[in-house]
Amino acid sequence: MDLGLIEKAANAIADKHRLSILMEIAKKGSMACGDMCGLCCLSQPTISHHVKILTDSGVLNATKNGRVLELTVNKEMMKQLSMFFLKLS
Amino acid sequence: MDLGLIEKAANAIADKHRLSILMEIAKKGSMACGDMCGLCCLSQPTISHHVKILTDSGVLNATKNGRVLELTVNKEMMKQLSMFFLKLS
DNA sequence: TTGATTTATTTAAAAGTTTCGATGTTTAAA
DNA sequence: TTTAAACATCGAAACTTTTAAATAAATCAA
Repeated sequence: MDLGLIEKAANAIADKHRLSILMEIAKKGSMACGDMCGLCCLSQPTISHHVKILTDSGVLNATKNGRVLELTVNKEMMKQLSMFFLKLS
Repeated sequence: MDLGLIEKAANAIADKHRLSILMEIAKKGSMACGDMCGLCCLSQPTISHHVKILTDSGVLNATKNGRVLELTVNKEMMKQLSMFFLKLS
């Protein structure tokens, strides 16, 4: 178990805006970056910054379709996190 | 599921010193605050500060025996975190 | 009671994060 | 080939976190 991975993922989730981005994408299955402006009341550069933290940490997967960045939950990472906390419980 | 709880717990874990405090307590079962000075290369006030974040967030349980603060992992919280990520996976 | 031990608090500096406006880049559409 | 749309980057301000020295508070032991 790589603790650096856990630390980075925890950091990505440890922010109310990023956590609500994650939850919204989990609910919808997938989401474009641009669809989040309404969600958070944050500017486009700020959302871009938060999305980068979420993708860099491995919490979200991103694929670019033309101009649009499509985001999904990285379920493999969610499994790893679930396992990590299960072992501590 | 209370997202505020998840956010605070994630924040507590999103620091390498606090994460290694958590792991050490998980390994040993329980630990006094003072036994961590060797672990982290941090000063006593800094450790006290980190331990407070871990206990306030519900990640660790604390009980005071005389002068000594005994710390254990809050397994109920670990279960909740595990469940949270399981649902996202 | 005095002295030592353990943890908490205060204060302040340094480092890091969040935010947005302005601007850049890439891609698609007209 | 312009124009528009989607996202990224830069730069700077505001805010938060991390850290340790100094000090306080509480408890134990002699």
